[in-house]
Amino acid sequence: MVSQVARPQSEPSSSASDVNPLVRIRRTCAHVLAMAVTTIFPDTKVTISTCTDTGFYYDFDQAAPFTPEDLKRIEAEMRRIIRANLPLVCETLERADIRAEIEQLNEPYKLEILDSIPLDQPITRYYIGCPDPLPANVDPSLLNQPPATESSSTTATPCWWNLCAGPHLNRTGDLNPKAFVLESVAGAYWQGDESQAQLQRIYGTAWETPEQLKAYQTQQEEAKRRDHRKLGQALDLFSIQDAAGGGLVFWHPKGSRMRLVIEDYWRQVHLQSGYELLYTPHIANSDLWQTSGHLDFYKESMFDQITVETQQYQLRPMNCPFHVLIYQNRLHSHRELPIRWAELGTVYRYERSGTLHGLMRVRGFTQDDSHIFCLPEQVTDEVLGVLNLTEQILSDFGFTEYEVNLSTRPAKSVGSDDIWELATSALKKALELKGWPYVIDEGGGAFYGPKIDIKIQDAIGRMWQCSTVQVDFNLPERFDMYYVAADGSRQRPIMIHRAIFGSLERFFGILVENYAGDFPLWLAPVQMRLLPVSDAQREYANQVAQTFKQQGLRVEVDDSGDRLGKQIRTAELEKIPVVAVIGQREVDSQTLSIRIRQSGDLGALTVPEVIERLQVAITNRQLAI
RNA sequence: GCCGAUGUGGCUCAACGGUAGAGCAUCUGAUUUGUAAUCAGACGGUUGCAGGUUCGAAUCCUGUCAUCGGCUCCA
Repeated sequence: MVSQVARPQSEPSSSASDVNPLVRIRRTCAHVLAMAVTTIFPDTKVTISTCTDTGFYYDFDQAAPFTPEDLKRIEAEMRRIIRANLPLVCETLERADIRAEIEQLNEPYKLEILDSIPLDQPITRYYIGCPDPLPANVDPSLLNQPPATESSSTTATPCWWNLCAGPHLNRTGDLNPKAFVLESVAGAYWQGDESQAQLQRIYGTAWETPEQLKAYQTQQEEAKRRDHRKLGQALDLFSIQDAAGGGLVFWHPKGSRMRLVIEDYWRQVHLQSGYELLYTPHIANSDLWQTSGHLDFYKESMFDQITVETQQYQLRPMNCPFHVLIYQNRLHSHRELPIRWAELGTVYRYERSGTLHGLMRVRGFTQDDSHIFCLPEQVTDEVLGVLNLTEQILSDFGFTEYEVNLSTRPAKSVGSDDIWELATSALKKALELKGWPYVIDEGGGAFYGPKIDIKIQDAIGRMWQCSTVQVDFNLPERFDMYYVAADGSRQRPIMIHRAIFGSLERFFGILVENYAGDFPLWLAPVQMRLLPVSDAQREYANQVAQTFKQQGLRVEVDDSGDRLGKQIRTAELEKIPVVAVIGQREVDSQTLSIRIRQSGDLGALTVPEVIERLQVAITNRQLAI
């Protein structure tokens, strides 16, 4: 597709994102939005827009908030602008000229935008509609475009502009008026900085075709259907209670049963993988947090201290110092290293009220935390071991697609150049040995060391940050940790932090959304429910349930007295993977009529046959039975 | 914390200045049932909390707590 719009000569040849027609569509749609807003609300100051994966947003400075009704009006005006089929005209400008023009217009945001454009970049502005007079460097052939439709010819020639690198569509009519929609209004800070003015951000989504828009909306509904907060309520898994406070999670019996399965699995795998398990307190003397540095660099995330007699105590926001204390409790030889200690450690962090979000962002949560103390030459192997364990655990939960980031030394950091180089290259080497592609986040590491972050992809393609491996040069120094080397000297160990689930709460939330509440048999809180057709079969059903329970299976009997149809409906709504109907026929033949939620009727099976099938599905962590 | 929206029985929602209702769930009774809702009755709410305006407040105002959509931050 060749653009007929005048373009600055120095504009870089189209990058991948510019070739994407969706980017042009969204950028143009955002400009049409801004034009519509300034038409309806002339006092509004337009700031800056950004394309997202699904659409765009534009930030406006306006005193009165936009209402949902305003959005409808703005949308209607946008459709009018699209119908008018106005050209998008690009003009290349001299910095001084546009500066003077903006100053005269009293547009402080535009001025800041102008000043933020690097000096070696061209300044371009895009008009919607034809400016009069036409700028000298604009191709006059644009004016030969078909005239605007009659609906727009009644008003004076509409014209709007903003600074923009482009590129755009040629004409507003190239937008499909049925393939975009304004979604919501939200507060956003100018320059993304809390200390700056708060603007109103209008979000929209825009696509090439109405079908694409529909597909996107279907995906949104699917995400809504899977929302762990709704499913957590509907399936009676957990709650967050007003009476207790925000961000504090109550695990109900069914959620607890699942968590127990997850924790048991986690402990077993760790013990098999050369880890020792720890339990440590949830609170400790503030001096410890002074030594660790948390009171200096992490204070804003910590709850206030608690006075205990004459001392100050601190609820823990992290587990690390406790593991260090155990290390410090006696002398360690180089022969003991690596030491791998893991704990399901509950921590408490002060999160601002507006940031809390279901299980994904809470104030009290349990990390599957581990600290590895090792020799410098062991770092690669240890990190590789962590990556292998991470893959094993995540894939057992059904997550096999990852996105890996390696974050390197930030501007402010502790530790020598040598040690940063050693650790960073050890992380790289481990990733290469693992064969995982990764993206380097330059300067994105913690101040105390480089790190690897792993995101997992869920069933509908969303990415979630869970696992992290971090090298730490800070705590060993602060706590003056050492081991006795082969020559009898005292040497500093390397400390590696890692978590695989990240937090049990968040991971559980991700599991709920990934499976949409249809958990694989090994995780399901109730694996099978026995449904007696009438009261006469209840006692038999109880006996059968007992047999299953003795095999460690989570089986229960529906004792509601409801009719079979209702019992099945109830079990389906509770997403119980297997139900077994027990009527007189089954009692007489000593069988169960099995109905699988995912795949339908299985017919009559004997109790040992059912146990066998369930056990196989559980052992293999199969989704289907 | 900031911007906006929202808080009504266990759940999903009605009532929007004039006596707080429905369905589901729960309980009781009848029915003894064969693969997604048997029938009937009953119980259940100082409308998140605290103030205020009004003859009268779920409804209007103020504060507060929480939730939702974002910002910022993050496991």
